[in-house]
Amino acid sequence: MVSDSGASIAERLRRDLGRLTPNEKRAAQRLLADFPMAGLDTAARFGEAAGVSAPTILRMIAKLGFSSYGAFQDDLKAELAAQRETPLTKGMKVHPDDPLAGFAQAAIANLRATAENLPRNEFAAVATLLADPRYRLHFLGGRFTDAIADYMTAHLRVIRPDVRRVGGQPAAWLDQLLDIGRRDVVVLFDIRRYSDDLRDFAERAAAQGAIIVLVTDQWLSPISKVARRVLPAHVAVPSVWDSNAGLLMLVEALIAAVVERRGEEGRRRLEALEAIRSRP
Amino acid sequence: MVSDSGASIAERLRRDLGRLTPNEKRAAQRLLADFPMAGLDTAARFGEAAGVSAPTILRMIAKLGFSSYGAFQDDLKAELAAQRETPLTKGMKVHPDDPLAGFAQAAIANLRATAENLPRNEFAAVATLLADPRYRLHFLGGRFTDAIADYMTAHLRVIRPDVRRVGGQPAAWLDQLLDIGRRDVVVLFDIRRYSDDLRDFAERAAAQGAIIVLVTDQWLSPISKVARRVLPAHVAVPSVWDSNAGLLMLVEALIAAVVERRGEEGRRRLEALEAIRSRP
DNA sequence: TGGCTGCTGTAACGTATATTTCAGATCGGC
DNA sequence: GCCGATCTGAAATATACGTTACAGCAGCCA
Repeated sequence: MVSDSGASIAERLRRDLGRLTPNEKRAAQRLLADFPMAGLDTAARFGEAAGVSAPTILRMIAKLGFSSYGAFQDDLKAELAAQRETPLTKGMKVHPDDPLAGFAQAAIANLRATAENLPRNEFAAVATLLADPRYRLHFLGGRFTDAIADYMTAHLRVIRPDVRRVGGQPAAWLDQLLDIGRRDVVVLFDIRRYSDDLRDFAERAAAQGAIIVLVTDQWLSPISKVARRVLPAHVAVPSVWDSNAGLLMLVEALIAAVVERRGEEGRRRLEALEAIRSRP
Repeated sequence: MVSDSGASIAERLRRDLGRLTPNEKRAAQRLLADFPMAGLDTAARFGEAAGVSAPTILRMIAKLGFSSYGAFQDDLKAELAAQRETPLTKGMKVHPDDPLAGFAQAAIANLRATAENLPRNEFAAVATLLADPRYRLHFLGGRFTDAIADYMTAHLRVIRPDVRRVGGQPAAWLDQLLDIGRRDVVVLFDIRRYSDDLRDFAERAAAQGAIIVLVTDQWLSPISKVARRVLPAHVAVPSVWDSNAGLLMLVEALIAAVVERRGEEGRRRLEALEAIRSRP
């Protein structure tokens, strides 16, 4: 039986994390990270996976209150068996003094709402558009969402050519407008406290014949008026600002869909890049 | 890897029950009865629980097609881990022609796993650290996670002073090391396909006395060796790359926690900034 | 009843593992 | 900048384990 009062091993790990030495902590984190597989291995393999030695594992286990590594594994197995019997439907408990759990729950609700409400054909159309090598792509975001634009640019550059980042000061954006026309797709990120600069840029680009793709929040940025495609994500969380986790998920799902559409050509490009990167 | 074609161990047990000798059958039934606890024990204890000897257990395992008892246990553990990882896969609908729904489901599982496994005091300690105006903060990420670093920098700059971005080429990072010492906190983002440049930077910064905060994936970047604080997020999704939605959620939750800790001072700072921005 | 076949546990073996010891390395404090 | 305390892994040790060989035993047929 457990030598501690009913606390699960994972809970004990988190609670006693402070008492542990640096390498012991590393081992504990490793165990928490892929719970409980690591703990079922031998101490040596567990240590190797965590990047520490077997004795460090044993010291960590001892500090948690187990009399031996075997006793620890017995408890771990018992806990697993107990969990298996109960239906897994139990949701996450929300503790009033656990801000992380609350935040996570809100973010999860956002992700779910985003995925449920997003028009499938719109999503598919955008993916097809971004996978089409005949178009040049341009990415730009707002005050905080510009980081998301960065993220998407970095990924798409890997799987296709003609991916460009609109950067610098808003005044400098207009310079890049010169080359934008019918063969260009402009992907814009604009969420609440919508940016006037972005709107201006979008309107000018649209006037020149570019295809505007807008990624925005559920209340829709005014840019949606000039956008050919609109992808709304849910962003509300209990915080001063909104959460862009749903937005990021949407972007990542898009990237995956583009990879899918690029097919063999995309894979070859990936492999070529790997070859370049692996050369010293 | 399983030596049989995808069949679960329990399925194999039931299928081959006929081929087994009486005592072997008893052992197999015992294993099915309290699956998988019995199989995780030693062969001797397993045998004792089933009322047979250890060699009988081994013969039974061999007849199931496993090369050794150890191989059997490894498969058992892998099966367990796989079931644990996605507790909802069996209950939820699989979306064959809706990639977005599948992606969202995986991302949600990541967010939940991230929130559940993250040590609370580690989270709190990092939030307190980032809210402490006596420290200077430096942010840096890897190939794709640098965008997350950008995102966090942009937010924290609003709510506190002395927030810096480590930018440019890896060689240029080292210049910024000159000013880094005991009063500096270096926040690094490093996920799979870990960056050697980042690791080098982290080691040097740590050697100079800086506090390293690492945000990484569940397999822990090697930087965790020199990091004072480690925050692991789950990142696996059905895509060529990992998903950083959990990572972003973690960052956003951190930001919210820092805002909380900054309290009145932070609010005043926010209002001052609003005043500046609203002036035309 | 005798001999054959297949099943099963005991006992011995070698290996792998947990555990302990100890010396080098590292960090923090005066 | 030196010294003490603490942490950590390599090596040694003891223990436990999986594995194998072998003999007893039961069931079965002639």
